[in-house]
Amino acid sequence: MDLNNLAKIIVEFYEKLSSWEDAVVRDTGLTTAQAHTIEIIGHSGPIKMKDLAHRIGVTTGTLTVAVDKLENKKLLERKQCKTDRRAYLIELTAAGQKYFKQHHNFHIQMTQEIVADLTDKEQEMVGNILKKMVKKI
Amino acid sequence: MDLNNLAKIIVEFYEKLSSWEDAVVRDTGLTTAQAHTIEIIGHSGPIKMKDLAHRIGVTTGTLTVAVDKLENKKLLERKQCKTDRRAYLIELTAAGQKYFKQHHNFHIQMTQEIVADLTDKEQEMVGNILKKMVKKI
DNA sequence: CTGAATTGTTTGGTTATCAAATAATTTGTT
DNA sequence: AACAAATTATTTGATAACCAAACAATTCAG
Repeated sequence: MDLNNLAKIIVEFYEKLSSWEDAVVRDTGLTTAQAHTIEIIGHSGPIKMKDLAHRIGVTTGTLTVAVDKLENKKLLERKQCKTDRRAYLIELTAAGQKYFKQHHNFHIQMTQEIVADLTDKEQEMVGNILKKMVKKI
Repeated sequence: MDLNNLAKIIVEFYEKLSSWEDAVVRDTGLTTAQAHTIEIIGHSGPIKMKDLAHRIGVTTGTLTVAVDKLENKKLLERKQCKTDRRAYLIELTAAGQKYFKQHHNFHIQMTQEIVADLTDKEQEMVGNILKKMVKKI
Protein backbone atom coordinates (compact mmCIF):
# COMPACT_ATOMS: atom_id res chain seq x y z
CA MET A 1 0.00 0.00 0.00
CA ASP A 2 1.50 3.34 -1.02
CA LEU A 3 1.61 6.47 1.08
CA ASN A 4 -1.21 8.10 -0.82
CA ASN A 5 -3.58 5.31 -0.01
CA LEU A 6 -2.46 5.04 3.58
CA ALA A 7 -2.90 8.78 4.07
CA LYS A 8 -6.34 8.58 2.54
CA ILE A 9 -7.44 5.78 4.85
CA ILE A 10 -6.05 7.47 7.93
CA VAL A 11 -7.79 10.75 7.10
CA GLU A 12 -11.01 8.90 6.43
CA PHE A 13 -10.71 6.98 9.68
CA TYR A 14 -10.17 10.25 11.52
CA GLU A 15 -13.11 11.99 9.83
CA LYS A 16 -15.48 9.17 10.62
CA LEU A 17 -14.46 8.93 14.24
CA SER A 18 -14.94 12.65 14.45
CA SER A 19 -18.48 12.55 13.08
CA TRP A 20 -19.35 9.65 15.32
CA GLU A 21 -18.06 11.42 18.40
CA ASP A 22 -19.88 14.63 17.50
CA ALA A 23 -23.15 12.81 17.03
CA VAL A 24 -22.86 10.91 20.29
CA VAL A 25 -21.88 13.96 22.29
CA ARG A 26 -24.62 16.13 20.84
CA ASP A 27 -27.17 13.60 22.07
CA THR A 28 -25.91 14.01 25.60
CA GLY A 29 -26.71 17.72 25.68
CA LEU A 30 -23.11 18.90 25.92
CA THR A 31 -20.98 20.42 23.19
CA THR A 32 -17.90 18.55 22.02
CA ALA A 33 -15.65 21.08 23.77
CA GLN A 34 -17.51 20.50 27.04
CA ALA A 35 -17.40 16.72 26.70
CA HIS A 36 -13.70 16.89 25.96
CA THR A 37 -13.12 18.96 29.08
CA ILE A 38 -15.00 16.45 31.22
CA GLU A 39 -13.04 13.63 29.68
CA ILE A 40 -9.66 15.18 30.40
CA ILE A 41 -10.56 15.86 34.02
CA GLY A 42 -11.97 12.36 34.35
CA HIS A 43 -8.65 10.95 33.32
CA SER A 44 -6.42 13.38 35.17
CA GLY A 45 -8.30 13.79 38.43
CA PRO A 46 -8.37 17.20 40.16
CA ILE A 47 -6.34 19.61 38.09
CA LYS A 48 -5.41 23.29 38.05
CA MET A 49 -6.88 25.69 35.49
CA LYS A 50 -3.55 26.32 33.86
CA ASP A 51 -2.69 22.64 33.49
CA LEU A 52 -6.17 21.83 32.24
CA ALA A 53 -6.00 24.62 29.68
CA HIS A 54 -2.68 23.26 28.47
CA ARG A 55 -4.04 19.74 28.19
CA ILE A 56 -7.06 20.87 26.22
CA GLY A 57 -4.99 23.22 24.13
CA VAL A 58 -6.75 26.51 24.87
CA THR A 59 -5.86 29.68 26.75
CA THR A 60 -6.81 30.08 30.40
CA GLY A 61 -9.18 32.85 29.37
CA THR A 62 -11.12 30.43 27.22
CA LEU A 63 -11.10 27.86 29.98
CA THR A 64 -12.43 30.26 32.61
CA VAL A 65 -15.58 30.67 30.56
CA ALA A 66 -15.84 26.94 29.80
CA VAL A 67 -15.47 26.00 33.45
CA ASP A 68 -18.08 28.60 34.43
CA LYS A 69 -20.59 26.90 32.16
CA LEU A 70 -19.81 23.39 33.33
CA GLU A 71 -19.94 24.56 36.92
CA ASN A 72 -23.40 25.99 36.25
CA LYS A 73 -24.40 22.62 34.90
CA LYS A 74 -23.13 21.05 38.14
CA LEU A 75 -20.73 18.76 36.29
CA LEU A 76 -17.60 20.08 37.95
CA GLU A 77 -16.53 22.51 40.66
CA ARG A 78 -13.67 24.80 41.58
CA LYS A 79 -12.00 23.96 44.90
CA GLN A 80 -9.43 26.24 46.45
CA CYS A 81 -5.94 24.85 46.12
CA LYS A 82 -4.49 24.50 49.61
CA THR A 83 -0.89 25.14 48.64
CA ASP A 84 -1.44 28.08 46.30
CA ARG A 85 -4.14 30.61 46.97
CA ARG A 86 -4.08 31.88 43.40
CA ALA A 87 -5.09 28.51 42.04
CA TYR A 88 -8.13 26.25 41.93
CA LEU A 89 -8.39 22.54 41.58
CA ILE A 90 -11.09 21.60 39.12
CA GLU A 91 -12.92 18.43 40.09
CA LEU A 92 -15.79 16.46 38.63
CA THR A 93 -18.97 16.32 40.71
CA ALA A 94 -20.83 13.03 41.06
CA ALA A 95 -22.84 13.97 37.97
CA GLY A 96 -19.61 14.78 36.16
CA GLN A 97 -18.18 11.38 37.08
CA LYS A 98 -21.32 9.75 35.81
CA TYR A 99 -21.07 11.59 32.50
CA PHE A 100 -17.42 10.61 32.21
CA LYS A 101 -18.13 6.93 32.80
CA GLN A 102 -21.00 6.93 30.37
CA HIS A 103 -18.85 8.52 27.71
CA HIS A 104 -16.08 6.06 28.35
CA ASN A 105 -18.57 3.24 27.84
CA PHE A 106 -19.53 4.75 24.49
CA HIS A 107 -15.90 4.52 23.46
CA ILE A 108 -15.73 0.87 24.43
CA GLN A 109 -18.95 0.15 22.62
CA MET A 110 -17.78 1.93 19.48
CA THR A 111 -14.51 0.05 19.57
CA GLN A 112 -16.35 -3.20 19.85
CA GLU A 113 -18.46 -2.34 16.82
CA ILE A 114 -15.62 -1.31 14.57
CA VAL A 115 -13.39 -4.27 15.38
CA ALA A 116 -16.20 -6.83 15.40
CA ASP A 117 -15.29 -8.22 11.98
CA LEU A 118 -11.59 -8.56 12.74
CA THR A 119 -10.02 -11.77 13.94
CA ASP A 120 -8.38 -11.83 17.36
CA LYS A 121 -5.03 -11.76 15.65
CA GLU A 122 -5.99 -8.75 13.56
CA GLN A 123 -7.22 -6.93 16.64
CA GLU A 124 -3.93 -7.65 18.34
CA MET A 125 -1.99 -6.39 15.33
CA VAL A 126 -3.93 -3.23 14.79
CA GLY A 127 -3.61 -2.42 18.49
CA ASN A 128 0.13 -2.86 18.44
CA ILE A 129 0.66 -1.04 15.20
CA LEU A 130 -1.50 1.90 16.25
CA LYS A 131 0.49 2.04 19.46
CA LYS A 132 3.67 2.37 17.44
CA MET A 133 2.10 5.05 15.28
CA VAL A 134 0.80 7.04 18.25
CA LYS A 135 4.33 7.26 19.58
CA LYS A 136 5.46 8.95 16.39
CA ILE A 137 2.85 11.67 16.29
CA MET B 1 -5.47 -7.10 23.39
CA ASP B 2 -8.75 -6.44 25.20
CA LEU B 3 -11.38 -3.92 24.24
CA ASN B 4 -10.34 -1.50 26.93
CA ASN B 5 -6.85 -1.26 25.60
CA LEU B 6 -7.95 -1.07 22.01
CA ALA B 7 -10.41 1.69 22.83
CA LYS B 8 -7.69 3.57 24.67
CA ILE B 9 -5.28 3.38 21.75
CA ILE B 10 -7.90 4.39 19.23
CA VAL B 11 -8.95 7.39 21.31
CA GLU B 12 -5.34 8.36 21.80
CA PHE B 13 -4.65 8.02 18.08
CA TYR B 14 -7.63 10.22 17.35
CA GLU B 15 -6.65 12.86 19.89
CA LYS B 16 -3.13 13.09 18.57
CA LEU B 17 -4.20 13.36 14.96
CA SER B 18 -6.58 16.07 16.05
CA SER B 19 -3.89 18.11 17.81
CA TRP B 20 -1.55 17.67 14.90
CA GLU B 21 -4.15 18.84 12.40
CA ASP B 22 -5.09 21.82 14.55
CA ALA B 23 -1.49 22.92 14.90
CA VAL B 24 -0.77 22.58 11.19
CA VAL B 25 -3.91 24.41 10.16
CA ARG B 26 -3.44 27.23 12.61
CA ASP B 27 -0.04 27.91 11.08
CA THR B 28 -1.65 28.42 7.70
CA GLY B 29 -3.82 31.28 8.95
CA LEU B 30 -7.14 29.49 8.54
CA THR B 31 -9.34 27.99 11.22
CA THR B 32 -9.91 24.25 11.25
CA ALA B 33 -13.47 24.74 10.03
CA GLN B 34 -12.23 26.78 7.09
CA ALA B 35 -9.51 24.28 6.21
CA HIS B 36 -12.04 21.49 6.36
CA THR B 37 -14.32 23.34 3.98
CA ILE B 38 -11.48 23.86 1.50
CA GLU B 39 -10.57 20.20 1.76
CA ILE B 40 -14.06 18.96 1.03
CA ILE B 41 -14.40 21.21 -2.01
CA GLY B 42 -10.94 20.19 -3.17
CA HIS B 43 -12.04 16.59 -3.18
CA SER B 44 -15.54 17.09 -4.52
CA GLY B 45 -14.98 19.74 -7.16
CA PRO B 46 -17.62 22.45 -7.72
CA ILE B 47 -20.48 21.78 -5.36
CA LYS B 48 -23.79 23.35 -4.33
CA MET B 49 -24.22 25.03 -0.95
CA LYS B 50 -26.71 22.49 0.23
CA ASP B 51 -24.56 19.50 -0.68
CA LEU B 52 -21.48 21.11 0.79
CA ALA B 53 -23.30 21.88 4.03
CA HIS B 54 -24.41 18.26 4.21
CA ARG B 55 -20.90 16.98 3.60
CA ILE B 56 -19.43 19.20 6.29
CA GLY B 57 -22.28 18.48 8.65
CA VAL B 58 -23.59 22.00 9.24
CA THR B 59 -26.74 23.90 8.29
CA THR B 60 -26.82 25.99 5.13
CA GLY B 61 -27.12 29.08 7.33
CA THR B 62 -23.79 28.29 8.92
CA LEU B 63 -22.26 27.61 5.54
CA THR B 64 -23.43 30.89 4.04
CA VAL B 65 -21.37 32.74 6.60
CA ALA B 66 -18.38 30.42 6.20
CA VAL B 67 -18.40 30.76 2.42
CA ASP B 68 -18.65 34.54 2.74
CA LYS B 69 -15.42 34.58 4.75
CA LEU B 70 -13.55 32.25 2.42
CA GLU B 71 -14.76 34.24 -0.55
CA ASN B 72 -13.37 37.39 1.09
CA LYS B 73 -10.07 35.61 1.47
CA LYS B 74 -10.21 34.79 -2.26
CA LEU B 75 -9.92 31.05 -1.62
CA LEU B 76 -13.21 30.16 -3.27
CA GLU B 77 -16.03 31.73 -5.22
CA ARG B 78 -19.74 31.37 -5.86
CA LYS B 79 -20.69 30.74 -9.47
CA GLN B 80 -24.27 30.77 -10.64
CA CYS B 81 -25.57 27.30 -11.29
CA LYS B 82 -26.75 27.17 -14.90
CA THR B 83 -29.48 24.63 -14.38
CA ASP B 84 -30.97 26.06 -11.18
CA ARG B 85 -31.06 29.77 -10.61
CA ARG B 86 -31.60 29.33 -6.89
CA ALA B 87 -28.29 27.59 -6.47
CA TYR B 88 -24.58 28.37 -6.61
CA LEU B 89 -21.66 26.18 -7.41
CA ILE B 90 -18.86 26.75 -4.95
CA GLU B 91 -15.44 26.45 -6.54
CA LEU B 92 -11.89 26.83 -5.33
CA THR B 93 -9.90 29.71 -6.80
CA ALA B 94 -6.29 29.16 -7.86
CA ALA B 95 -5.24 30.19 -4.34
CA GLY B 96 -7.77 27.75 -2.90
CA GLN B 97 -6.39 24.95 -5.06
CA LYS B 98 -2.92 25.80 -3.88
CA TYR B 99 -4.02 25.66 -0.25
CA PHE B 100 -5.73 22.35 -0.86
CA LYS B 101 -2.67 20.79 -2.45
CA GLN B 102 -0.41 22.06 0.28
CA HIS B 103 -2.68 20.65 2.94
CA HIS B 104 -2.87 17.35 1.14
CA ASN B 105 0.93 17.24 1.11
CA PHE B 106 0.92 17.76 4.85
CA HIS B 107 -1.24 14.68 5.20
CA ILE B 108 1.13 12.63 3.10
CA GLN B 109 4.09 13.91 5.06
CA MET B 110 2.45 13.15 8.38
CA THR B 111 1.55 9.67 7.20
CA GLN B 112 5.11 9.07 6.15
CA GLU B 113 6.34 10.12 9.58
CA ILE B 114 3.99 7.98 11.58
CA VAL B 115 4.48 4.83 9.53
CA ALA B 116 8.24 5.27 9.09
CA ASP B 117 9.09 2.65 11.72
CA LEU B 118 6.70 0.04 10.35
CA THR B 119 7.77 -2.69 7.96
CA ASP B 120 6.20 -2.78 4.50
CA LYS B 121 4.12 -5.70 5.64
CA GLU B 122 2.90 -3.84 8.72
CA GLN B 123 1.99 -0.83 6.59
CA GLU B 124 0.03 -3.09 4.30
CA MET B 125 -1.76 -4.69 7.23
CA VAL B 126 -2.64 -1.50 9.06
CA GLY B 127 -3.96 -0.05 5.81
CA ASN B 128 -6.18 -3.03 5.15
CA ILE B 129 -7.39 -3.33 8.72
CA LEU B 130 -8.18 0.38 8.99
CA LYS B 131 -10.09 0.06 5.76
CA LYS B 132 -12.20 -2.68 7.28
CA MET B 133 -12.77 -0.59 10.39
CA VAL B 134 -13.74 2.51 8.43
CA LYS B 135 -16.47 0.53 6.75
CA LYS B 136 -18.02 -0.27 10.12
CA ILE B 137 -18.18 3.29 11.43
C1' DC C 1 11.14 43.49 51.09
C1' DT C 2 10.48 44.50 46.66
C1' DG C 3 10.29 43.52 41.72
C1' DA C 4 9.38 39.67 38.65
C1' DA C 5 6.80 35.71 37.63
C1' DT C 6 2.68 33.01 37.96
C1' DT C 7 -2.40 32.00 38.19
C1' DG C 8 -6.75 32.92 36.99
C1' DT C 9 -10.32 36.43 35.40
C1' DT C 10 -12.10 39.97 32.49
C1' DT C 11 -12.66 42.51 28.21
C1' DG C 12 -13.19 43.24 23.39
C1' DG C 13 -13.32 41.07 19.21
C1' DT C 14 -13.81 37.21 15.64
C1' DT C 15 -15.64 32.78 14.22
C1' DA C 16 -18.84 28.81 14.45
C1' DT C 17 -22.99 27.15 15.18
C1' DC C 18 -28.23 26.49 15.24
C1' DA C 19 -33.25 27.26 14.55
C1' DA C 20 -36.53 29.84 12.52
C1' DA C 21 -38.06 33.33 9.29
C1' DT C 22 -37.58 35.01 4.57
C1' DA C 23 -36.97 35.41 -0.58
C1' DA C 24 -36.37 33.44 -4.97
C1' DT C 25 -37.03 29.68 -7.84
C1' DT C 26 -38.42 25.11 -9.27
C1' DT C 27 -41.55 21.21 -9.25
C1' DG C 28 -45.80 18.91 -9.17
C1' DT C 29 -50.81 18.78 -9.52
C1' DT C 30 -54.86 19.74 -11.28
C1' DA D 1 -51.35 27.51 -17.37
C1' DA D 2 -51.95 28.43 -12.57
C1' DC D 3 -51.18 27.63 -7.97
C1' DA D 4 -49.53 25.12 -4.02
C1' DA D 5 -45.67 22.71 -2.21
C1' DA D 6 -40.93 21.91 -2.04
C1' DT D 7 -36.23 23.37 -2.53
C1' DT D 8 -32.11 26.55 -2.26
C1' DA D 9 -29.78 29.94 -0.15
C1' DT D 10 -29.69 34.04 2.99
C1' DT D 11 -30.72 36.60 7.06
C1' DT D 12 -31.65 37.16 11.92
C1' DG D 13 -31.12 36.47 16.75
C1' DA D 14 -29.02 33.80 19.96
C1' DT D 15 -25.27 30.96 22.37
C1' DA D 16 -20.66 28.93 22.51
C1' DA D 17 -15.68 28.79 21.59
C1' DC D 18 -11.78 30.95 21.02
C1' DC D 19 -7.68 34.44 21.30
C1' DA D 20 -4.79 38.39 22.82
C1' DA D 21 -4.10 41.68 26.00
C1' DA D 22 -5.02 44.01 30.29
C1' DC D 23 -5.85 43.12 35.10
C1' DA D 24 -5.77 41.43 40.16
C1' DA D 25 -4.11 38.45 43.54
C1' DT D 26 -0.53 35.76 45.09
C1' DT D 27 3.97 33.54 45.17
C1' DC D 28 8.85 33.52 44.40
C1' DA D 29 13.73 35.06 44.10
C1' DG D 30 17.40 37.83 45.12
